[in-house]
Amino acid sequence: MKFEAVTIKDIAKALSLSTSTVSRALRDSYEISAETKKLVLEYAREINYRPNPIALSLKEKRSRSIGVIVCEIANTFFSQTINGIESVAYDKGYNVIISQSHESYVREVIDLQYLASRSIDGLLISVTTETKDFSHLRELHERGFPIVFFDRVVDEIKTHKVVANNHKAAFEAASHLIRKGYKNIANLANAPNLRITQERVEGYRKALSGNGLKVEESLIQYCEHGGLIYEEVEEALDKLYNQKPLPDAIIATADKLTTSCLRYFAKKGLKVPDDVALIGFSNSDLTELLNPPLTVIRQHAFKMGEIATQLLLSQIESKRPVVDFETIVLDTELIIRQSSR
Amino acid sequence: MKFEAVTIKDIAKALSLSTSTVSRALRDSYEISAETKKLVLEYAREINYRPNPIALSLKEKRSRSIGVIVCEIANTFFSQTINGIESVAYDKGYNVIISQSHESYVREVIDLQYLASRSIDGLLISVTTETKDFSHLRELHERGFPIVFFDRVVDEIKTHKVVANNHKAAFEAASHLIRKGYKNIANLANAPNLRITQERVEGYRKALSGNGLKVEESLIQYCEHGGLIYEEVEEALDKLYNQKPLPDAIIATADKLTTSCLRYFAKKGLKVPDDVALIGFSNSDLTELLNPPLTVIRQHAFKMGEIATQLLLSQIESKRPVVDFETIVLDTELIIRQSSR
DNA sequence: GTTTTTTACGCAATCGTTCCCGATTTATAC
DNA sequence: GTATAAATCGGGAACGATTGCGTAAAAAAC
Repeated sequence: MKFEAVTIKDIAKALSLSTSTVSRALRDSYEISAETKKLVLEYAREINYRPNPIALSLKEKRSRSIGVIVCEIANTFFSQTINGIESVAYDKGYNVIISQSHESYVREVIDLQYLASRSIDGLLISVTTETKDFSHLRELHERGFPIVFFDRVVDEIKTHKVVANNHKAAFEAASHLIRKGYKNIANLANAPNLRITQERVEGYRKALSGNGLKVEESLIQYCEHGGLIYEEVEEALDKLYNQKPLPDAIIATADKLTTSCLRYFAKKGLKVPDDVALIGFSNSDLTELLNPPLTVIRQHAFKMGEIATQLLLSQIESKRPVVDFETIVLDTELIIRQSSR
Repeated sequence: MKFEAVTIKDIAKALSLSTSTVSRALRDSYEISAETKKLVLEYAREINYRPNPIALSLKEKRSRSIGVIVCEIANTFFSQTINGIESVAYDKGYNVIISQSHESYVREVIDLQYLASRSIDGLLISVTTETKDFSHLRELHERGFPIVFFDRVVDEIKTHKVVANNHKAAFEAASHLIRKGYKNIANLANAPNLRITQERVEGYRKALSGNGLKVEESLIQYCEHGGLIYEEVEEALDKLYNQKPLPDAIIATADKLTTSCLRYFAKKGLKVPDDVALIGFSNSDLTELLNPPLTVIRQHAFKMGEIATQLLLSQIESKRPVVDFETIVLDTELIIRQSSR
């Protein structure tokens, strides 16, 4: 069932004018007389005329829409980021097309092809944990296609990037635990290939060694799939509990890892913070209602989305090719609650 | 900065063929010789040709994209629904454009205009709590534009709808509380104008009266904004606690209301389930980690999204106008945990 | 009264693709 | 050998909107 829209031709025919005259009248051109304008405008409103954006896109070679690829919109961090993206895009008259990669490299590539073929004007992306080959992105980027990375960025592609100050975030979290007297602080980390993981682990290391604590490598456990599969987290935590020294505190460096940790503790009957303290990266507003209320590292996700979108749109609308790329670093927030006392 | 794509003309010029021949070769037409086809196909792959979907849309008068309007994608129920929508749309080669109304009627109307002007082929929508005037939707619908409602449906517009069995869900939740011995079961309800609210309240009423309990009207409190504003929920709960009989159990009939309830209890020092039992509609997977683990009514959100999208796409792709509309009702799931014992 | 300028509009090309007609060549039929 | 039928390709209109250019009529200038 087709939905027939009103076109400029219908107006032209009805008013016995040419399409060019109607077009110019609608755009308030100086070459059209006041009365003709009035006539056209009134009739256009009457029959509820809307310009066909597809025809415009074809002519202008731009669709006024941008693509976003994230792992999961159900992840609060990403849904907040998307809110930020949307708010800026909306203001500037851009459309946002969201795709989920579900932490799958294959899906990311397909999504990208799909979005590119839908003629988006630019792309915002946070890559998957599986993404180690960046040729799909590099190829587009080299052809001059505007891409802005946020959160999980790709080092080797030179373009705008927006990231959290992951090093500082992990450093502060670990320092906080150290001040509270914890000695054997474990790190439940995301996929090791991710830049954000490396930074977070580095910040953790710095805090420990800076406070005279030895960094036990066995206290750092990575999760290749970023906690998307619970079994993976369980395995990592099992390893932590099958080595010495046993952890008296854990820093979980991703949303999913944090909640999976709690699930594991519940299953094993471990009490937080008595048996083990917990600090997690999380943007969920339910963390304060958890048992116990969770100490979290909260990212300014909305702002990250806003800034990334501003950078992307400025690049899209730039007359000359952009060569001067920025990397914006946003501070995080450590919210101290019961789980780390 | 523009991104120049390869067109069919480039191929035609390079191979000294006409655009029509290239077009036909690419579409594997029988009137093109095998060798020409091979030539074109190989060259097209070589220069990485992708058909311009905008040009196609213009010709075919369809964009192969559908619009979705929900209140908040950060709401787990909606993000799960969107996952379902996406999976079906993706399979059929459709694009999904998501807009958030943020529970604002004005925003909903703007979103709708925006989406319609972006020439989407159809719309999936769950209306806001503020939406009492449906003319923006009715107008489109009457012009033959395919719309499918899900979750928060509009009665007076005859089209496909997908809803939860709200009556049964609330009935089961209330019955469960009654079996557990609770006598003064309150209902913290969503906006009273919503159909889903009415059904949920009705199910609650039926369970009470069916079990010989009197329905106290003061034990039913509505939240006009669906819990988006915490203060509103606080006010409603204050009212519940400033009347007699005091509630010994509460049924919260929306995701946001459920969590706001817990926040209120924490603030007031009320213990669940000792001071008051709680059952809430919620699709968050964090509810079992809450303090205490929450008894919830879980909707099959993913499935709801899938079905709604199937209905929409079947209508879009139907040759004749669809007149026979379906309303699909999905059962919910009562997951019993500590908060209601 | 003639020339120039201004006003107000139409024609046609353009964006990338499809598809209806022709047109030309080659193969088959008689 | 001629007529007919395939086979293979090109020309050009169309989708909806914009825009440079051309032009008629009216107004202004001389």
